[in-house]
Amino acid sequence: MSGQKKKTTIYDIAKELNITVSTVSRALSGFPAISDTTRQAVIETAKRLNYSPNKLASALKSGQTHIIGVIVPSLQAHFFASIIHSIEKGLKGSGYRVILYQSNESLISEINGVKTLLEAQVDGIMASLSLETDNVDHFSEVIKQNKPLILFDRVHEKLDVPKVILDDFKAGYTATQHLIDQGYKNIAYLTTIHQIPIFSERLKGYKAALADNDLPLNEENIIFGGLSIKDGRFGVGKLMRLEHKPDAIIAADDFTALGAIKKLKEIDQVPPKIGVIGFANEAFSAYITPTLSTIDQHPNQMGTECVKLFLDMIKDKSAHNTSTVIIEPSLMERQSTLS
Amino acid sequence: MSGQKKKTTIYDIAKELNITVSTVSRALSGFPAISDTTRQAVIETAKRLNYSPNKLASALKSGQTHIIGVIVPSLQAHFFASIIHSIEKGLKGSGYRVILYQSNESLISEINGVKTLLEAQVDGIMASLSLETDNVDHFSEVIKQNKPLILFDRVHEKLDVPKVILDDFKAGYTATQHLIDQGYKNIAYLTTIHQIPIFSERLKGYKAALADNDLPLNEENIIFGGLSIKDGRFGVGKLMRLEHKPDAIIAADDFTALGAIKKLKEIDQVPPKIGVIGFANEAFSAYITPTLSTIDQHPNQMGTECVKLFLDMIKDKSAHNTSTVIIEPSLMERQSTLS
DNA sequence: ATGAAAGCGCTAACAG
DNA sequence: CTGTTAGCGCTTTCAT
Repeated sequence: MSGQKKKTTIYDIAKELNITVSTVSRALSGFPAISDTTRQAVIETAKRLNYSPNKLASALKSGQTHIIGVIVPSLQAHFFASIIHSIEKGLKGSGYRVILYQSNESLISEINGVKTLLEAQVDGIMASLSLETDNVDHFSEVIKQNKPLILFDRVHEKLDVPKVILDDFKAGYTATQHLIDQGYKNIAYLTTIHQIPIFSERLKGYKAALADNDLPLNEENIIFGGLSIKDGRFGVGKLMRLEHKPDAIIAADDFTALGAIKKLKEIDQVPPKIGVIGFANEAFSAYITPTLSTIDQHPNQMGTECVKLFLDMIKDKSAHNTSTVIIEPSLMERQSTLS
Repeated sequence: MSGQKKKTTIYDIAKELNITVSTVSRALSGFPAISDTTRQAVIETAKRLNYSPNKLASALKSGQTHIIGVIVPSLQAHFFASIIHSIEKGLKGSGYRVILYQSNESLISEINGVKTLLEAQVDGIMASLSLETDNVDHFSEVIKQNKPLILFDRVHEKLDVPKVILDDFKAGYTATQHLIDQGYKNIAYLTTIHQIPIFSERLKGYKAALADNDLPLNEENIIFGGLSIKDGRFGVGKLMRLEHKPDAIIAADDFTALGAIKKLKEIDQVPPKIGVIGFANEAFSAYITPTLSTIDQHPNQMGTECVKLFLDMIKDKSAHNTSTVIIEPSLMERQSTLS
C-alpha cells in the first residue's frame, strides 16, 4: 500500500481530538467564539494529518465558489492576456479566483462557455464577446441567476450590465487625426465584416475626423474583411488596385496592420511612405520594421476596472449597477506614420 | 419579484412528473434502463424548467470534477498560450475541461497554484515549472492523491512522472551548428542564472557543438542573467566590452534575442553582421527586422502529447506511467543569421 | 465555547 | 423499469 487511500476530512480531525466537526469547521474558518486552545489543536492536527479542504463541498453548502468565470475570444492576443493578468492581480487578496474560457471568436463556443461556467457554479462572469456574437441571449441566464455579469472591450448594447470599454469613437478619431496631421490625405480603413460596436465606433470616429478636416469620405477606401495578418495583406492588395490609391491605411487591429505592412514592403511602398496605424499595441508592434504606430487600449486599466465593478456588485447585490467605465485610448506614434 | 429565486434541481423535475430523483438522474445521464417515454418527459421538463445541472454536487458525489488544472509560468508568452490552446483542442469531446493557473515565474505562486487546484478537486494537473522552481515537494501531494500529474517543457528530474519535453540538448546543438555553418566562429550565449534543465541542456548542446567543430569554448562568452528584452540588451552590452568580441549570439529565448538585436542595431552591428538566434519562435519573431532565426519548440505537438498522456493515465490508473515524450526541435532560418 | 443535526444537489447500491 | 436510501464533505441554525 502506498499510504491511506482516503483524504482526510474535518471528521478525521474531529475524531482525533474528540470534538465535533462543527467545532473543527469553526476553528478552521476563523469563527471568533472558539477557544484558543481548541483552535490551536485543530490547526496543528490539520497540518499533521495533511488536511486539505474540499472546496467543492464547501461551495455546495454555502452556494459560493469564489470563482469568477472569464470569457475571452483568444489568449493568443496579447491584449487579452494582459487583461487576464490584471484581473488576477486585482483579485489578489479578495479570495476570488479566475477560471478562463476561450471562445476562439466563435458564438457557439461562447454559448457553451457560459453554460459550462454556470454549471461550474461560478459566482460571476466577465466576458468579452466573440466577433461572431450578434445575439446575446445566452447571457440572460447569468442575469436571471442574479450573478454579476461584466462586459469588457467587446460589449453589446442589448445587455444592460456594467461595462468597461475603450472610447472607441475617440480611438478611431485619434488615429485618423494623427494621420491627417502627418500630411496624409486619402486614408483607407481595413475592418471586419462583423457588426460589433467596438469596430463600428472606430469607423465612426474615422468618418468624423475626415469630416472635421474637410476631407472627402471615399467608400471605396473602406474594406470589410477579416482581421489577421493575411487579411491585412489582402486588404492592401485590394486598395492598390483602386484608381485613386490611398496614401495611408488604418487597420482595425495590429495583426491586420502587420499584414498590411508586409505587403506594402513587398510592393516597395514601405511605411511611412504609405502610412499605417493599427489598434491594440500588441507585443510585436514596437519591434517590427518600421515600428507600428497604434492605439493603446490600456488592458491593465480595463482589468482593474472590471475587478472594481465586480467587487462592488458582490458587496451590494441589490443595487442594479449599469455603469459604464470608459477608458481613454492613447496614441502610440511610431515609425509607420511618421512622414 | 424578478422571477423565482431558487434554481431548478432534479427534485423539481421529479415532482413535476411524479417520479423520483433517481429516475430523473438516470434519464439525464443516459442510463440505458429507462423507458423512452420517461426519458423524453424528463428531458422536455428539464428544458421547460430551464434546468442546469449543478456540477459541484455531481462532482462531490462522484469524486470526479472532470477538470484538469494547468499551471504555466505566464500566458504572455505565445509559446504557452499555444500549448494551452492545443490542450483544450485535444480535450474536446473527452468531457474534460481546463482551468488555468499562472505562476508568473514565481515558486511561491506555483506552490499556491498546486494547493488551489487540489482544493478545487481537479482530476489531474499538467504543469510547466517556474524559473524559480528548484524544489518540487509541492507536487508530492498530487502524486499522493493518485492524481495524474504531467510535466511539460520545464520539468524536474526529481519528479517521477510522465513528461513532454523538447530535445533541448539537440535544440542548443542545432542552433550552434547553424551559426557555425553560417561562418560564425566566436559564439556567445545569453542564458538564465536559474538551474532549470531546459536551459542547461541547451547550453550543453552548445558546448558539444563547439567541441565537435573544434571551436574553443570561451567561458567569458556565456552570460548568466535574466530572460527578457532588457536582459538581452544588457547581455550584449557586456559582450561588447570583451576584448575578443563574439561574432554571434545565442539567446535562451526570443525575448532576450529581441533585446539583443535592438542593442546591436543601436551600435551599428545589425544582424546578421553579428548573428543572433533565439528559442521558442514567438509571435513576433518572424516580423521584426531583421527577422529572427529561432528554434521552434512545437507547442501544439506538446499540448497534444500532454492530452494523450493524460487520457492514458485516466484510463489505466494502475499503470505507473513514467514515459517521457521527446519533441524534436526545428530550426527556423531567418535573416538574423544569414550571412 | 461546543455539540447535534439538517441539508446543499446529486449519484448509485440495493430492492422491488 | 423505477423507487428507497444513504451519503459525498462541509456549513450553519438551534440548542446547551
